[in-house]
Amino acid sequence: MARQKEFNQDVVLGKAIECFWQRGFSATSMKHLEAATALTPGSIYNSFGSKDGLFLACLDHYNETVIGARVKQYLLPAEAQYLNDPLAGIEAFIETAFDPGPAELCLGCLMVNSSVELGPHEESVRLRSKTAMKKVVKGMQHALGQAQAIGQLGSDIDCRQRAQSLLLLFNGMLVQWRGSPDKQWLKHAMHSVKDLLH
Amino acid sequence: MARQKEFNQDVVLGKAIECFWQRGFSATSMKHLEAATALTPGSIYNSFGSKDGLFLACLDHYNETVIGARVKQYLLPAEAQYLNDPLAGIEAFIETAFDPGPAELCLGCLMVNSSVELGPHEESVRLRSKTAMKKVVKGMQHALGQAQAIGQLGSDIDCRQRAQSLLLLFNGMLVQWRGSPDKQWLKHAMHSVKDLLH
DNA sequence: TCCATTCTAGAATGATCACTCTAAAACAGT
DNA sequence: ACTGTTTTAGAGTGATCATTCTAGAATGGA
Repeated sequence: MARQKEFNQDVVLGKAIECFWQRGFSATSMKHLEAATALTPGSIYNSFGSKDGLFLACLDHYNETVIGARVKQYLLPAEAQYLNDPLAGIEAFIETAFDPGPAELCLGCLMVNSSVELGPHEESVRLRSKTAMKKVVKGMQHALGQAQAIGQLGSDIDCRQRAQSLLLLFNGMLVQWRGSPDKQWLKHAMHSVKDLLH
Repeated sequence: MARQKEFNQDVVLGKAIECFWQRGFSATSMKHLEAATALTPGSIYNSFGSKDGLFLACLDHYNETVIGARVKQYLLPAEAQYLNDPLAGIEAFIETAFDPGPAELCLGCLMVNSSVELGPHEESVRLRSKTAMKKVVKGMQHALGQAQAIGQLGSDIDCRQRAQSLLLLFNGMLVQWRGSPDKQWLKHAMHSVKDLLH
């Protein structure tokens, strides 16, 4: 019983995510967001309330569509090739995070970046970050468990502890990558990962 | 042959570092910096040229006084207790980075934070970050070598590779800490570190 | 076709941004 | 004390910030 929106919310969130991912929250202006989403201020504020509101919506969307999807694809595969090789799934989960996206920039992970930028001051960001990290650890823990079940990994290993180590290493890699991307360095880092996978 | 400055540059840099460390570069305004340093705009611009200039000076100062000092103290000890226990030195280097500072905030590492915030767009930051990381890796590599020399660490271990793994893990911890500080989690993380120390 | 409601366009808002300017104050050398 | 130079204080600059406002356009129900 009223006018309907002219834009698709998921598409808009995707575009906004690109913005925040590249420049971070503070350095991204409403002008940037208006240009990227092709929306006018009125529409943005009508839908998301504020820049903060849009940002949090982006984090939630990112958490579902990027992190959640990747965890499912690589760590909790239903039928894919990684069912018979869970360790390869973990490796792929990590390695593909460094594939160059559509842009050539080295972006790392939006959740990690936001957590570093705003964590100490924004409970809302901390909460979402914690949720995301927990999801990844659980996924890795599951994959490690599967690896143990098929004899790919020693049964003496504490999967939870090992999964947490992997997450820390992964986050370290994402940070380093954003600071100074280097293909050869990435290879060395993947060796560090492999060291944790047996 | 002219008026002399009324402030001590190192003290001012220390105060400015505190600012940037807490809020990051973009979210720190000149007003914040003026208040923290007790300097007027004229003095700041006269000495550092711009906000960017002051920031880079902060990174350099941080690199020397914080990172450099810690590397020397824990990883390249001349006479301290860590000479006879290099692995304990590495552990201490990492663990003390999470001690609560004067403020109660969880700040992580200014170099890592800045690298995440500005890395993709600022060559100058990337350069300084790379220098700092290299310094830490070298320090860890040296400590690992010492550990091998006194039989504390297996001689089959590649010290350079292991040092890089440690740095990645350490950076991951710093990031996680800024996102959601948790003493118990820190204990678990230190276990991950210890796993890499034998 | 009207009405109530919601959405869109885009100008306008005050606040804050990094930065500059002006004049006075503090030095060093003569 | 005089002079030339640099530093300070602090008001002032235009630009940009996030946000709001206003008017009109699009919708669904009566």
